[in-house]
Amino acid sequence: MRYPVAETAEKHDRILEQAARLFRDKGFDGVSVSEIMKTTGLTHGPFYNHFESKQALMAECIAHASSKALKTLEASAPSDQGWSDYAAAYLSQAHRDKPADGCLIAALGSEIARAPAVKVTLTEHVRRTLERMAGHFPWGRGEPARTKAIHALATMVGAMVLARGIDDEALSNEILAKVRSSLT
Amino acid sequence: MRYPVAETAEKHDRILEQAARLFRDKGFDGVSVSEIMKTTGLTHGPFYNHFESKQALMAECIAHASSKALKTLEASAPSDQGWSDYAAAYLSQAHRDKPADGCLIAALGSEIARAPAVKVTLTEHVRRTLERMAGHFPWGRGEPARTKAIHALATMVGAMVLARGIDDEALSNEILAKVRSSLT
DNA sequence: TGTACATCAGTGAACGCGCGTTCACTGATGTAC
DNA sequence: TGTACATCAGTGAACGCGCGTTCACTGATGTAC
Repeated sequence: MRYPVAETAEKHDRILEQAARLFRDKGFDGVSVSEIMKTTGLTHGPFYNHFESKQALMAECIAHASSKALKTLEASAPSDQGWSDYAAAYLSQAHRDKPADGCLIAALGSEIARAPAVKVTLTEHVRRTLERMAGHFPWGRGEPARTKAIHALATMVGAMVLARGIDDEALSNEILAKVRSSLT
Repeated sequence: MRYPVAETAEKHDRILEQAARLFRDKGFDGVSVSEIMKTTGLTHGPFYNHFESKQALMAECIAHASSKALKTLEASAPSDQGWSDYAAAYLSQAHRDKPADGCLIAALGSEIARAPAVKVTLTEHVRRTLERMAGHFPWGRGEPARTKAIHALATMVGAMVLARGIDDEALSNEILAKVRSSLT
């Protein structure tokens, strides 16, 4: 049957939102199209009214989550304290234990490298993140801000990947804590 | 038919070796049991003579590749130059473009976090890598060696994940180069 | 304003496919005598 | 040393399953008159 036009765009967004959460939680291959549609309260059929393929959804998801992540970055104070808070939140146990709401790169990094359609979108995300980081926070003396921002982003992503890949709470916490202290 | 006893252990190792390469190249979900067995010249049936399940192979693979990686680390000179060489090789374009022979954590990081059986093995790998790094290289003054080793490992892993997830050769190279210069 | 009808996002059964895993069977090797 | 037979890593067909994707059909909404 026909449905109110206004709802269509809203449903599209709801699919994107849920998919972005599920993908970060279980990986691209760990979530089926049916599962995504079920969380939005629909059957799997109309998925293809909204997206060309699962790959296309993956790419659009990254773009969607990317703009949310950049807003969070910009919302933090452009000060030494703002940077400390931002890095501390990223390197928190809360972030480690809740990938669904967290960093795209840490949650999907090694899988994105194998999905060509998604790489394009992630590239833009990384480019924008680095520009914002370098321009937003005060990086002090020494190397240029961009170099420091690249180093900091790499360290945060790597620390989160390590902390999540480890079965030992103490070692995982130690990694987060020591990287936090090195960075801030 | 019955086969020479001596060949059995050798075949087991060949499966491990090939699987470790394929997994790093295509991810755990990207490689089938059949494909692994085919590269060792066998059909998929006898896989279950060697391993209890695909998950069990994944875990044993990590252990196998881990001990090879630790040997490489120990083979580098325990000096400032040795550390520079080690980090430079890790952060090279060659490593980025050949995941099959490279770092386990960078290649499989975000997938390992979702495979409980594999997490146990990776935890041991990370623990040993950190001990070897902290003890093997001279870390100079300031923070204790272990903190510096953790920071360095996180940065290297994160830089490789970023460099591999990016579609733009120039940006990818920039990340590798700037992190290399920050670390060495 | 009221009626007739085209639209199109939804439903849910069905498709082919490749996956991990199982199993009856094979036959050269290793062992017992 | 020669013979008889148990062993067991291999083969390859088959299993059930869930996946991504397709499609004939539905029926309230929006539109034309």
